[in-house]
Amino acid sequence: MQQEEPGRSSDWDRGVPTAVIARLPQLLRILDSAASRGVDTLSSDDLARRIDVSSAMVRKDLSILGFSGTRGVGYEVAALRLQIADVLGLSTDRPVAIVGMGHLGRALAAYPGFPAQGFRIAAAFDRDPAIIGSRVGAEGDLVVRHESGLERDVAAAEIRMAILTVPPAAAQRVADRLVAAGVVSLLNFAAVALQVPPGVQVRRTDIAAELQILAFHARQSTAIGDRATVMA
Amino acid sequence: MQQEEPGRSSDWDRGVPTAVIARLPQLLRILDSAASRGVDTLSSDDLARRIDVSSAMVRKDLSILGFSGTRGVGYEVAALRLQIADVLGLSTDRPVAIVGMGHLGRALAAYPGFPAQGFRIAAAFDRDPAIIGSRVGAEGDLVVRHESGLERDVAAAEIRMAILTVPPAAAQRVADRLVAAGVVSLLNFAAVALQVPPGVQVRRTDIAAELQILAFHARQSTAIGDRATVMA
DNA sequence: TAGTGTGAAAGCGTTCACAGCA
DNA sequence: TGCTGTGAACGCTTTCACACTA
Repeated sequence: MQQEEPGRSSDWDRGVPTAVIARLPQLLRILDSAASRGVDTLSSDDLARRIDVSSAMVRKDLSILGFSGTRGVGYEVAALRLQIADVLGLSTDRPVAIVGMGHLGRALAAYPGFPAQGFRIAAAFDRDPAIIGSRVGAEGDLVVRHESGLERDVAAAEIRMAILTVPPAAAQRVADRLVAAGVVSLLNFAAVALQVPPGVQVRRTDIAAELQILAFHARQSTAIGDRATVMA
Repeated sequence: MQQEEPGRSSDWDRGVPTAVIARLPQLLRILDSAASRGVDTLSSDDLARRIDVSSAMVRKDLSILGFSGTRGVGYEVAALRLQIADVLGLSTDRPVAIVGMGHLGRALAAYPGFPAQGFRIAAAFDRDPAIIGSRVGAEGDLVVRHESGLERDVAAAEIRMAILTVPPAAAQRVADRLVAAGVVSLLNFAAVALQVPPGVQVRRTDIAAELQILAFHARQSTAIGDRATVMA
């Protein structure tokens, strides 16, 4: 399965390990910060220390993507930044829909960092008549629309990414409709595993689950009685 | 490294792989839902289908924890539910602090699902005088306190878990203070890697990074032109 | 000299496949 | 018969170690 597409010029298509992709946003952030401080080269070790991985891994990641540094010096901040942004598809403005304008949905709509990262909240939906028409977003310039027009609005704006902040019971139904409307990437905050057709990617962020995982650890720590666990 | 503690009666101490722990909250949720529907046994396959993993993995996870089912039948919902809740330390009420009462912090404070899962938002902090004293939380019964009293309040309430929803620049400083006050588990929403002493666990939820990872995929999909990628 | 680039080795987590039991 | 429990195989990720070079 998963044959290499042979004719793709300088392209990493789908052959890039997910683990590598998942580290790129962090590298990008460090490069942004370095660039704004006027730093123009960083070694793999500099990068590694700040995202808490090994320097070998940073070098391997970058080499997998075909990005190379200078021996004895490091990587060029400006060049690398553009290359990574390009891999992540952040060069163009990406319209994103948010469905479910509860507390969390409104908080995300108001997140001021999205525009700088190439994302634009292009549509916000809910099913509660009391909310429809209200203004949300960092600038208050986004009007909540009724869910019934979801397909039309999403397709019209050519939206391919969506954030789901609806109750768990509604999540699958909404996901189906978003996919039908052309969405291929879903960020799901509802605590259910979504079924989607091949070619559609879902990432879940389950805040309650994260707390529970941490609770396991907190339980261990207190059981042992706070003695510092010696581990690298 | 990491020697087995021999004398611990029926105890899984720290020998449980993180990956296993991370799946338990999902299993727990399914068991809760099954229990409320009156279902009293579920097979590993039933469980697996709903959290989108293989049945072998479910069986292995449960067997690692020492939980066993009945051959030919499955697992007892009620018993398994209690066992998992116990492993995760959800039997007792866990006080949690939230630092940073911006949009996201307030949204989390208002999340109504926490009490049912054994978590209680016991304190909310911010540094902005305009917010101090305002009421937040699902019931509006939580008063935002000034960050300056963080150490005292956290220690007094014996809080060991905290949620960080502060700006990235403030995250490390706040984390240091929380740890000093006795917090051992941190859920970090700021887009920086925190440095913490051994014995303290951090889990990061980086919403912008998730979107960027999805953007990579959206970029691939559109580049290929929406033809359904045939993959299992 | 300082730091990249990369095979080879190690480590984990997941899946396979099937023996064993209600 | 149906489903659990689990060693063995597999594949992905990470680390090690070192040749190489600006």
